[in-house]
Amino acid sequence: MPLFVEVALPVPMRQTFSYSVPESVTSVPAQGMRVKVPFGRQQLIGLVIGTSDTCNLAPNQIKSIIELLDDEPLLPDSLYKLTVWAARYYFCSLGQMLSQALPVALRKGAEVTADTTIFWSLTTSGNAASLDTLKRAPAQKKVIEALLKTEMTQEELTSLALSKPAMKALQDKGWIAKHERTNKIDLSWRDNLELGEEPLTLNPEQAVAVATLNQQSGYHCTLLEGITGSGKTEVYLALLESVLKQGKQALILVPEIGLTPQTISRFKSRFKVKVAVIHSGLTDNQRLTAWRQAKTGEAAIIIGTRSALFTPMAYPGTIILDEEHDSSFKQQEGVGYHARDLAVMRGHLEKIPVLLGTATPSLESLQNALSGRYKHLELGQRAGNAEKVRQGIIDISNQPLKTGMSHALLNEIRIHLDAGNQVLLFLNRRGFSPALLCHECGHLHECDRCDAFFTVHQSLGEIRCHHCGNHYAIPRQCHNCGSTMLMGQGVGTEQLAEALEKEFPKYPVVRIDRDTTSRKGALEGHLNAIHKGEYKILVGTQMLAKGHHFPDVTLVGLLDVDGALFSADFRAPERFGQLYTQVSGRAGRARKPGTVLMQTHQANNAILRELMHKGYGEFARAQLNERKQALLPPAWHMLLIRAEAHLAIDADNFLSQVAQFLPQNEECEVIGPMPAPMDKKAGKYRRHLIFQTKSRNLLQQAFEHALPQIEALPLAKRCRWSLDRDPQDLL
DNA sequence: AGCACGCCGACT
DNA sequence: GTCGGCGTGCTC
Repeated sequence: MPLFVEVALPVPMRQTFSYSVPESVTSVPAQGMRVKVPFGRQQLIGLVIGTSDTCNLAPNQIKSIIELLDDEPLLPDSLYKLTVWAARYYFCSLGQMLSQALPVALRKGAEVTADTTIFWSLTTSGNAASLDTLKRAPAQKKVIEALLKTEMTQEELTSLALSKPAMKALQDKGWIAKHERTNKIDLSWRDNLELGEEPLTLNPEQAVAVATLNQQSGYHCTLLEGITGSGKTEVYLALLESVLKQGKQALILVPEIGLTPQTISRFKSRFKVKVAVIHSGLTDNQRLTAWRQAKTGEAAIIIGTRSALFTPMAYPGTIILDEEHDSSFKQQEGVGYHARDLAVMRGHLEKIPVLLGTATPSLESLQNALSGRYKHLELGQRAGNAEKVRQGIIDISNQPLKTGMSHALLNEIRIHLDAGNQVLLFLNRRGFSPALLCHECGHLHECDRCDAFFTVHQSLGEIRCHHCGNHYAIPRQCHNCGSTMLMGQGVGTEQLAEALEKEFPKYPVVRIDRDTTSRKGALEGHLNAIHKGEYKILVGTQMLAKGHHFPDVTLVGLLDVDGALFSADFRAPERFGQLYTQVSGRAGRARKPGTVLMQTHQANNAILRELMHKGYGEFARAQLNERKQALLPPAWHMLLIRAEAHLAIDADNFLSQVAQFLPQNEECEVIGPMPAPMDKKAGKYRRHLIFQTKSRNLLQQAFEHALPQIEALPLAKRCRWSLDRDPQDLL
């Protein structure tokens, strides 16, 4: 028995803690097991990362572990290694990363019990009892009669609609009893895979892709670039079939918004295997069950969002990441890991192939595909014969606009509506107006805690800051001059929807944005109504573009292209290109020709022209070149150091000191400190420092060297700071 | 990250 | 007079 254990705890400190092993602990602690330990005035659950017989700490500084929670490591070796690697890569605490990798129930200390089912049966006295005594208790009689033939599971009893109080009464009498039984782990799918439906016939392109994928063994990463409607899912299914036939499991990662019942049912109906779906609606215990089924190999297919990446597999076969360009794969809060990058690393460690699929590859993946690090497969044909979309730019310079819409757009909307089709309009500003303007003095009402204007929400009767949530009733007088002539400046989704209702009273309008979908299930409800044709005009923000198919939409209008194009964020053009391509692919799929129109003041903008005429592929390659010129990711590697303080000078000084620990030469660049694009947020001042290097390794080495010195800075305690490796946006 | 200790403003 | 605001310090 080791005398001491080294424990990683879910705290942001980048260190581990030593504890002694008391005699009360009888099983041997080992790497990867959970322990409950005292920590300050609280108790925490951590993971053992090592054991030893010595410890350099003074005996009075050491506490004992309270409890050893597992008798075997929770994570398979490869996943443990992945987590350790990720903690190092993202410069975060090992304990935080490890706790991210576990389902919440296990973080809280739940037991990893085997899958059990509860059975009810008659006891001896229940068997002996006469049914006649239950004449006045028909509900109880029913229960007894049901159980006379055979014991039953809880579910079976519930489905017979038997009364719960009756069962309780019988249990109290000692006539019936419940007992738990461990379920046998059913691995029959590994030897005998049954299909639920016949695969579709693959077109030549799909067949080539599938054949190429099936040739691979061991680690490989493939980028599957298939335009919308080219049948990527069918390729996934064909790959799955061969993986499952080998008795191996598949992990499928999808974007947050993409985990719809339709997606899941495609996988479920093709194969007669257990599919573990890990979505946000599950309780902690349901997630644990899914996790366990994956770990034992019972679930052949595991589908989930970002965090499902850490699901263990007994028989790992492949990882498929759909819509790999989607930004929801990067975690924004806390440890900012990227599930796509970690999936590739996991493939390495598990020695299994990784497939990244998308119609619009991220520049990161495109670079890897072009350089030969990834295999590049392309699907360019649309399955079926959907016609190509009509694309157009509406130049709105010097044009009169009606609630943000030009005459040309309004006419086009009318034509499509009168033809009985649906129209989809994008505007990336929710609310009624993005600012409240005083007509007399020109004062714009600004959030007192942020560097941003208040958005007017007419229906709520309030002004609201979209950056910190701060809100007030709409003021009646200007805060600057007292005038009552206040008006909304600019157009948001709320106002747009209202204007469209007035303009086209015959056609019902629906608005889809964070305000109208915050209630659980609200988005689903709206989407169903759209599919039924209850709405003709669809108004929404970006969230309406992702992964939804609207077969009757024949016109898509993008109202604020300029805003999307000219952002402080270096990824804005890439994101716009992806959005544009996704919506273009979505217009007019049901044999109806689709039209996509963009309103802009920059009708001759090179980026827009390139996208329209050459398509995403060329556009993305040109963007990649620009990033190379500008030494931006993915050509160079980026670490963003954020600092936040009540006094701007504290954050500035701290980052200046950080900068001094970082090398600066032709392969390492330090930019800043500079104000964050949103300088003041929630009452604090925010500053950025960017560290960029030519190679990944250089960044790792240099920052690992600097980090202990940074942590030792006195100012490091006076301001809140965080690290974001491979940042997704600079806001 | 939590949690407690500690020192200054508006309330019964 | 106290309740409670969050600044600061500590956690094997």
